[in-house]
Amino acid sequence: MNQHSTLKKPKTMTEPRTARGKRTRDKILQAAASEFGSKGFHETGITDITKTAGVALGTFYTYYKSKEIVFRALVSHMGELTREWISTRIAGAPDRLSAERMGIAAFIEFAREHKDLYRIVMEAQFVANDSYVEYYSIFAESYTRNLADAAKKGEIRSGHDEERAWALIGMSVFLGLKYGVWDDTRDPSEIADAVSDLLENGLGIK
Amino acid sequence: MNQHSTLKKPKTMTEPRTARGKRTRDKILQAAASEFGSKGFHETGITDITKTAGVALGTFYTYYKSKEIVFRALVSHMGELTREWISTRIAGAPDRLSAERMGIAAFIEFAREHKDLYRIVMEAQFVANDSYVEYYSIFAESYTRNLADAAKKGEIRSGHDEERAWALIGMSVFLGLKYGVWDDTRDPSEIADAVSDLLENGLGIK
DNA sequence: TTTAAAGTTGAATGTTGATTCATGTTTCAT
DNA sequence: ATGAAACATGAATCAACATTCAACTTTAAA
Repeated sequence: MNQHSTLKKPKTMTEPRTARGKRTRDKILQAAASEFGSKGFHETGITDITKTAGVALGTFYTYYKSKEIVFRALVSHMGELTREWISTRIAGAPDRLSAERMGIAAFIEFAREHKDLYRIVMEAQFVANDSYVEYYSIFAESYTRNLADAAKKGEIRSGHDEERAWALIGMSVFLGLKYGVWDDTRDPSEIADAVSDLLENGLGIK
Repeated sequence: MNQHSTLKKPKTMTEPRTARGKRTRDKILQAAASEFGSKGFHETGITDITKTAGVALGTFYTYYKSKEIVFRALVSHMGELTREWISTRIAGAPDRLSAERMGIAAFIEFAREHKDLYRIVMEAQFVANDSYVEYYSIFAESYTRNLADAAKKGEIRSGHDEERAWALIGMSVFLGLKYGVWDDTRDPSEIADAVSDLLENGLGIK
């Protein structure tokens, strides 16, 4: 049974087919971002989302098969947002070391401006781990490539690109957490300066 | 009402008063660590814990007022474990840079040997954020102090101790996640070597 | 040995919240 | 203008648990 999809089933939950539909789905996604971001996945009820979106409870299920699925949609949506945020902000960097400094500042600013989104990504580790792994793996791959390229250009010493990429990502994530989310009294570029000195010269004397 | 504590109330939930009691509370804590560690906070039921511990459901509440409270107990218990693990492993370091290398390796090994515990700490961010903040803040404080001391001894360039501490912690945490939890095919000391070169000399040429 | 305190038990309670669905409304291609 | 497909609605369903509690057993101090 259900061999061929000529049946009226709930269909494969495709795109909205109407302007109104798109608008509604969007309101729901926005609301979900806001609710998940402020209260977290488990504290957020579907009714919280629909109330914020201004639609009825059942409408949620017209667009998303489950609570977890909106969450996943959000995470990948935010992967794009983050990448865009960072890349536009380091676009003008003259070399890799400047790019690192700008990247760190951008990360902290992102965390600060989007505390909610930042939280969603982190919580993905426990709600949709594969999305989380993907999120950072994509980052790490492109980071690794950038380091390799910079080494080829002679801007940095070469080697250990992947390990360095993960180390640098971890750095940024934690700096974003500490100086973006937990404590936003500091100037992000100050932090970036402090840390980029470490990246340029290491901890060693001279 | 309940002005003075001469009443028989459930008392203030103090220590077990009996050898048997201590044993039981311990079995419960162990079981909780194992269950929370493998399934996470929300997927774990109190019955999972008591089943694993080999006690009746109600017994749980003799020792812990709520699910969240065992979780918190676990997090702070593990703060101690982690600190001990790291500090015994960097104890013999001749200087700060070696200590950093050993610390990174130790962190990765810790993550690998205690994947469960590692997960609990991270999940604390969403279950008991204040415990999480405390966990890393304690780390950061002692790290900051160590860096300052090392600078005083002339082992590293001085300055930006706090920012550096958070950056280094983030590094370790992510390396632990990547090369400890997600991918344990690599040799931790190899990773540590790769990254400690970065710490010693930075990315810069020369 | 006695017995009050400590510990153990698991059925019962009560709430919460995700998901379903039958019915009503709106859209838009014709 | 019209009707079939899309969309919207929210009351009802249903299962999952956290927590409580009254009855029972074990411990250990005197």
